[in-house]
Amino acid sequence: MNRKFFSLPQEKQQLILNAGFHVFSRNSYRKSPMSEIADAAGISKSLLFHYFNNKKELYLFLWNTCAKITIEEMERSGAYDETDLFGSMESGMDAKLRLMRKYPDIGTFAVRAFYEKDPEVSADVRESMGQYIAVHARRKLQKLDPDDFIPGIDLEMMYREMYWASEGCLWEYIQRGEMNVDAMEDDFGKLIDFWKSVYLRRPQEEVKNERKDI
Amino acid sequence: MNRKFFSLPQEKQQLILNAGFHVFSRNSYRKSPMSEIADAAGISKSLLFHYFNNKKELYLFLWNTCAKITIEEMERSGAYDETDLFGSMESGMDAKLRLMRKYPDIGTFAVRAFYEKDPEVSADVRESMGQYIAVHARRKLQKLDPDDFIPGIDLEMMYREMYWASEGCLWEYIQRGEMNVDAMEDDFGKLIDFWKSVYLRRPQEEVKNERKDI
DNA sequence: CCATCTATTAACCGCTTCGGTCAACACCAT
DNA sequence: ATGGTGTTGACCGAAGCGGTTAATAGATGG
Repeated sequence: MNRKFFSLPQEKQQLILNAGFHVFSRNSYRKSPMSEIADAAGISKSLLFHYFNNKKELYLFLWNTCAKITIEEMERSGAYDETDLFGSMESGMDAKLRLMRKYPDIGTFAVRAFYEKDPEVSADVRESMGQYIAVHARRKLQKLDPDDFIPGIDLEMMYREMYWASEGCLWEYIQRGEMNVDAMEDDFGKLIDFWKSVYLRRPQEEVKNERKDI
Repeated sequence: MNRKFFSLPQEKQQLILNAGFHVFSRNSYRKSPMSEIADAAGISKSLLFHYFNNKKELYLFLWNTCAKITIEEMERSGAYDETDLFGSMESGMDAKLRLMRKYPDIGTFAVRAFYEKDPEVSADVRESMGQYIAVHARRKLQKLDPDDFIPGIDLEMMYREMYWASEGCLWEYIQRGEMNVDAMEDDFGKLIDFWKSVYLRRPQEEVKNERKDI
């Protein structure tokens, strides 16, 4: 298997992981050549096959590693512990950005692997996805207190809207190719501030508008 | 060149265009085989080469067609003529969705072609992009009247936020693979309604909160 | 200085796939 | 029959694929 891979210095491991994430995130499984991954990692194809017996093994290893470190990072950030919506959103973003700084293509890779249809790997991906989903699902829709927000707002729609906007912002960076995490962090920060300024009930309204709109 | 292609019945032309958009939107130029496109169009590879002399010619033809029909549709929808923000947004969406119903993968194709790096085509893409951009740039940031919106809102941020959210919503559909335009239309409609309900100044505030927050 | 071990690679293998060609077939109107 | 038109399967040389292997270079240790 890949015992030899683990005895590599951490930095070299990360280089290979990122090369894999990069290539597999831009092409389908079948159209992601091992040679291209080796090149991206700056090693020979033979050496890559020395670490991983075959393409499938590398792919599934990347998938499991992706799940593992994402979960770790998420839990470490305490994104699930926060009680306030924007607070948990901020620490969630923080975790995602920290992850992305280390593994720039991990997000795109995860999405692509999720939807991969090639029968050589899709079954295994689907199977080992169980736990990954299980943890992510803990991002339960938070119990939101309607009184915190401007009166009459559709909270579920607000939630979807915010999700889509961050996804769209991310997507823009991905398409551009250059993964400038600092600029992303700045944009996300502005987004959250904007949401706060718009969706949160403004103080002077607290008493005035009470119940008037229901 | 492709004189024979144009004498095809419209419906058959569209089938081939969509096959091209589909394959080229999911793989890079080099990794999009002509055979796959022919299969997707339900014709033989030989026939595809009968219509287009080579792969590059087909690709650039798709790119130019994509630009042409997008511009046409946008102008026909009158998205640029509207004066009201949400109105122009709605008709713009309408055009986009109408286009997407006819050519489901045209949007993804356009983005991918825009960022394509293969030297065999990138130069030509970049070159013929001039006019495409020129027209799209006419989507000038509309003169918005701050009095129409809730007081104190950051209008530019609002605009970016809305753009990202629609992009993110679209992205979700794309990733899922099935391009359900009806469901998309429904989602976009809800989004716009939500924005109206949240960003537009609410009637009872018009007098009450005047200038209090600046 | 030699023997041994480990990390690393170039060269190679058999097979598939690629872009593109070509000769032939089917169909239709002369 | 004749000739034009639309369409295809079979084919070509070249390139790319996943994977193997034999050999190289360098560190270690006696």
